[in-house]
Amino acid sequence: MTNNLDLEARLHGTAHSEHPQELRLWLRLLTCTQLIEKQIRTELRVHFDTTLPRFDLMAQLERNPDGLKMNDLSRRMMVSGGNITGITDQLVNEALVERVVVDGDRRSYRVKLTEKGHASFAEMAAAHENWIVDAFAGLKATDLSALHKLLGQVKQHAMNAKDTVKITPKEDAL
Amino acid sequence: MTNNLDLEARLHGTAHSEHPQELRLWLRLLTCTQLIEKQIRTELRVHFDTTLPRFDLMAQLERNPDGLKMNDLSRRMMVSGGNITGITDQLVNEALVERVVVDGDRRSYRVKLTEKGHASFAEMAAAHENWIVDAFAGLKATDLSALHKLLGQVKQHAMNAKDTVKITPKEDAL
DNA sequence: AAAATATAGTTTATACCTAAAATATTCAAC
DNA sequence: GTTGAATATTTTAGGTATAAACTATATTTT
Repeated sequence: MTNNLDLEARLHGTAHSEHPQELRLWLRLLTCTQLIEKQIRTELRVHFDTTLPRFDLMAQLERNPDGLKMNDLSRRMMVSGGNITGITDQLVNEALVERVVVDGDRRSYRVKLTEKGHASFAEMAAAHENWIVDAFAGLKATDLSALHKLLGQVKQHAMNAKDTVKITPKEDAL
Repeated sequence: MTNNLDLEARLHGTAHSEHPQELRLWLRLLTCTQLIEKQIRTELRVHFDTTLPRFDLMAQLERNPDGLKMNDLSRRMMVSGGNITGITDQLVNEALVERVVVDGDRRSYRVKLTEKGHASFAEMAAAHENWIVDAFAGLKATDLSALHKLLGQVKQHAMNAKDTVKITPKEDAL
């Protein structure tokens, strides 16, 4: 059943060629994320008949009881606005969230959890937390915080790069 | 331009409630991966008019000059077989890869890079390596290897869990 | 206040991805 | 050697994601 193949096999070139440490690290990072993410998606589907983006959207709303505008959701979830429209439509149809008009601006509104959505999310969040704890059960507490700190550096660098890349000429990136 | 919102805002409940370290770590891991992945997708689109899955498939073939069966590609790329069919079809249409019959089994064949595909990939791989090196430029060499090692533990645990979860009754996961 | 511009959200076209069903071939057992 | 199970791939139906075009409302400029 087990196969030991994964994305780290993506290292290109011959077996002997040199690949920078960064590339090997990146593939491992990607593998870890995908393994855990697949697991969570499966659990959400099996136990709650829902999906990760739907869970994520509800999680954002749980955290912001006054609701969030579509744009806020898009930025926080790091996905496109069109995508948020589709997910919100689904959740509205199931009465888990609602669109609330905000006076003073007829273009926008706030998306909020309904009572039903709030209750539904509470159930899922508890299970979700357990799945995540399980996913990292292979690490000691000190390793968890070391990893958290190192990823903080990666994140900081990536967030900075994100905002400067737009003005980089094509050639420079190569 | 910069906004400091990201998936870590997904931590649910009130600002004061307790969230396990694992949950905070997971959201940070996901944020890092998504930031870098988005960056790479954009670069691939802008500079080479291609996508990450197409690049990944070609990378697997580059590493295996004799070609790979659809099933191999599916396992290594950790995506479904149907997905591989679609990506392969595209690349075949563009003459970047070819399906080669393997005698002895008329069900399957080997997918191989064409000359054109090989040349195309070489260009992309060089640029890709640079983008990845840039993505981790925020870390010292010692941090890179520490991170690599810690993620190795995460990966190991996740790979083990992956193979045992199928026989876990629903209730146990909750 | 009219024109130009910016902002909020949706729609469209297209690619990605999955699970499950379908097709075709091979292998194993009798 | 035919039945039955296993393997390899494709097809199907539907959710997820993007970029770009579009609609509608708000703001700024003149």
